[in-house]
Amino acid sequence: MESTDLRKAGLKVTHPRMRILAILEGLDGKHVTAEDIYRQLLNSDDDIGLATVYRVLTQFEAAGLVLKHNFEGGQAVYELDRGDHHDHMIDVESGKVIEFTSPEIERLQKEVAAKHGYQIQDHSLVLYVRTLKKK
Amino acid sequence: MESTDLRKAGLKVTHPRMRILAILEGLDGKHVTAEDIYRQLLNSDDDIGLATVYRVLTQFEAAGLVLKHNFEGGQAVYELDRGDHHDHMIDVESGKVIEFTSPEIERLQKEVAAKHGYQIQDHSLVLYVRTLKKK
DNA sequence: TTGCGTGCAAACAGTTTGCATGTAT
DNA sequence: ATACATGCAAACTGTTTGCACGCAA
Repeated sequence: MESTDLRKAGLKVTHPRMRILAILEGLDGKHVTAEDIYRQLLNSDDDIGLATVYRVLTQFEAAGLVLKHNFEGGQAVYELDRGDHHDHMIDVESGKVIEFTSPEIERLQKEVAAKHGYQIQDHSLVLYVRTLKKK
Repeated sequence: MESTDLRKAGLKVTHPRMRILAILEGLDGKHVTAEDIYRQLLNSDDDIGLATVYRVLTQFEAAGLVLKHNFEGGQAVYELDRGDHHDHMIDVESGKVIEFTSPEIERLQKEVAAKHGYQIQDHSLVLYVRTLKKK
């Protein structure tokens, strides 16, 4: 049950937080902006302010419930953190976001960092792609 | 000579553009924000507006003279494009930016994209790292 | 001389914050 | 009862734009 997730995160179980969490769970894998969520809430007649959406998303991120990405272009996007790490590929023509994983790339990243005397704390890999056509 | 680069880019050779290009060339590899450049100009008594700095950087980017990166946190950073492609590692403790290249990672990226029916147009790889300490 | 470039201030977008009120525990 | 949450509007940050003037070609 969702309210458990909230309590575990040390957050009071409030209407806005439940609704926002529900919306995030209903996305299965898609990414949304704060405003996307805000609009969805308006549509379902929930009277929740945009500021609250931002505050809740920030708390969820801090609690490890959601991931925030800063792809190109102003708006940040959010997705539920299902624990399965993945990177992103963005179709520059359609804006579609494809998730992928590559253990080999991960391994090489660690290797490169180590070569410079560092350990990786986090990383961001985004491929901007277009559909493959032979000319 | 720098004015040649500007002309080649189809840009009139003006004082602001020359000064900004000179500053970028003087960085050797460091990254700067628009405001960094603006402040440097003020220090050298150049009366160039921040808006102009942004406009010039945008033009330089379009002309392929500079690269713009959106690392975490509001500000975009710029660097001269020396043609040598590289990725970035950011020391989260010091803020230091380290450049690196990994042909293997590049190859794997292409491979992953192809597997999904795409070709890469651009990509962004940033490792957020901390210095390696055994505990 | 003429069209591109510039400075300035105002506009803008996304996000954050202060404050008075509301509510989960 | 009390500390934490919320809605609203105002503030803020980084960046862009409109406009009258200025300058490279």
